[in-house]
Amino acid sequence: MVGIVEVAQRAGVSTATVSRALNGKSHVSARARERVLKAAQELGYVASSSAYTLATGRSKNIGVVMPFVATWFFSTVLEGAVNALVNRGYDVTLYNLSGGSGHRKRVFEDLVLRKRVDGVLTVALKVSDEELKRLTDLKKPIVGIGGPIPGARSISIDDEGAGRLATQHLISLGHTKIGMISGNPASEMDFHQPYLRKTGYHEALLDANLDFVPQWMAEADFTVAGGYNAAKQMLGDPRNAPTAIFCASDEMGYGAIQAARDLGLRVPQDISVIGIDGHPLGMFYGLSTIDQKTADQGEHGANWIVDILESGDDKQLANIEQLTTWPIDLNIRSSTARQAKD
Amino acid sequence: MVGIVEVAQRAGVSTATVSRALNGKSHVSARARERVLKAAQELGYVASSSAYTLATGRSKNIGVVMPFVATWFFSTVLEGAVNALVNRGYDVTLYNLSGGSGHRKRVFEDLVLRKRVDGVLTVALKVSDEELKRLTDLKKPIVGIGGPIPGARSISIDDEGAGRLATQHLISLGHTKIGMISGNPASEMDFHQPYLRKTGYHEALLDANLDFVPQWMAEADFTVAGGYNAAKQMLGDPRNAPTAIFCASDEMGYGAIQAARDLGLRVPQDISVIGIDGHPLGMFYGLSTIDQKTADQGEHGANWIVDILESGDDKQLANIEQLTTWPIDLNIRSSTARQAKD
DNA sequence: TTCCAGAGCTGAAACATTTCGTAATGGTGG
DNA sequence: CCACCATTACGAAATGTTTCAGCTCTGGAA
Repeated sequence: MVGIVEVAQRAGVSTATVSRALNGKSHVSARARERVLKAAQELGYVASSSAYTLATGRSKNIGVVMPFVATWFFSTVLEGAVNALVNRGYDVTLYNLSGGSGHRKRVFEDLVLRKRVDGVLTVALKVSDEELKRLTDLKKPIVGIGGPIPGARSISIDDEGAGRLATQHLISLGHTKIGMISGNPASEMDFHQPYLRKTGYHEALLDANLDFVPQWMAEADFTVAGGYNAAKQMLGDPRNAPTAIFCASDEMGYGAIQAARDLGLRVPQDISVIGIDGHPLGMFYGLSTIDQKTADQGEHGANWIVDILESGDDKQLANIEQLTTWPIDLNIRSSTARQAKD
Repeated sequence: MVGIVEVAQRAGVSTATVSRALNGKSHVSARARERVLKAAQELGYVASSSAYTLATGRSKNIGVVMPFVATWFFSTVLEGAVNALVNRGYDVTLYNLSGGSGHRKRVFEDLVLRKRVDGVLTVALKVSDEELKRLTDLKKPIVGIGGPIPGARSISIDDEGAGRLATQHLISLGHTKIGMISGNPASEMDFHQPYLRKTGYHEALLDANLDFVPQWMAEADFTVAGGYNAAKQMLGDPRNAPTAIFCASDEMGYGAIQAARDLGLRVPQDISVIGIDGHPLGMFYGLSTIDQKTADQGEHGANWIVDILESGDDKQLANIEQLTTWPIDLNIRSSTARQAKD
């Protein structure tokens, strides 16, 4: 196995010089650097990451912790984060919490702590007090996406504002009978989104002097099927159906559109539907939505961590509570329109 | 920072004994073990993974390389693999290739090689000769899922058999005019699936003495929208439309169902649709499918690697070409039925 | 000419573990 | 009671880097 000493021998310098030359530090003559580079190239030398980590205390590795992986929101955030981190020379170690009970404890107690990561990115994670303590004890930068980590940096959209905006869009089209299919707090992916988006909906109704009708508020589990069932229930009663529905996720929006069609209602002539997410199928269904650009959030969170690590400013390393509100786009497609008649 | 020496001091033994006690090796008395465990517990000691790796040459870390992350197939395989690996005490480092051109080279040249991983799991990855050489040069176990890696172990469904089975299912229902929406080799996720599934379709037609009609064969990019467009084209001509369509992915199947509905055709009375995948929305759409249980494949591949690593048998470590054919389930739902009339 | 600053380079320490060779211990059979 | 063996424990080497402290050398200022 070819190590730094072989390179040093071949280049005729010491290992210290090899190290400095390869890491681009100064105090190396151009001639020596060139010979080192050549020798390393010829031998196919790549530094051992474990030795590097042991010597420097830095691993060039970021841990990403998320409750699920195989879901649109999580996989897109992950992809954004991974791409950003690779571009900056960092690896990603993925910790998924969906694999049973012991799993979660294991991740927090063993894995994250093994001095394996330089920083931690959490995604839509609600941490217990003990877990939070373990995380902050690491004394490493933490960034939470899609939900705040107490005492750490976070990135999140303004869920309340998003709920208000979606509802206002429907109001601006002349709708007065507006229902909502909210996220279900029981579905583990929650944070405060279900609550906050609902609050925004309420506020918008209030501002427009519209009454809140309990039958027009349903909860579902963020899935297409959940949205379908809730919408069918809500739209099924011909005497008392809303003319527009705001869904707290795009997938529930697809379900709602399908339910409307199955009930013989035309979208958007008879019923308007708007979602939140920016899911790629939205274009296919023509679903109006509030795009929260998840991949960008992942990318930004990842870059944020690396910026902190490479700032050279030790004060930066301390975790401070700081929330970045991620901008959202109102993306209007064909599922929302002025009412044909009322 | 608390290291092994602090634990040794507190327990009144040497670091060597601490190491053996904590790693469950023998040659430690019950009394000493107990004291070590207690001391480690009290100090909150967790071994440094980099020092462990440096000393042993093992990293307890598996690299997972995939061309995409934010796609159903990949994210489910990943989730299965990650869960299995955590259960066996392994970390997962994720290498995603979707982030631009330099990216891919970087991953193969730098990251995978840094002695950072004990094994590599590739998912639906077509590797160039040079990349293959880099991988095999690692002398570490490699398992490929969803497409064979030459000279290594692989897990894959029998794509040809799956294509045949899906088509035979339609034939058995009495259909004689059967179209196919095949995967598009240009979409990067390909392996030989597009080709193989198509071959199975041809074979089944041949066996049943049915003619192959070129207009009933379309290619799309595995997405819902792609399936929609292809199906609309295929079903749109009333003089010459098939009564059943086999789609090479469930998502294209959803598109096909939607296209049929938009054309005023009833599923399954007028048109039957079957897919391949086992996508969770299938239940919602009532899509008959061939379930390839992706999470199980990921789990199996992950366990396979760990089995090899922990077999203690050095011969096992050598990569050998070996293909495991993953079983598939024919999952019949409401989108396929005997034709109402012909 | 002398002195000094700084560049270039080196040897060795430090990082935190595992494991090898060896020593001590304790029990058992002759 | 001794020799012997198995078990237990220890000291030290080994793993492959980075980096600190220190050395030499060069060029320019005094």
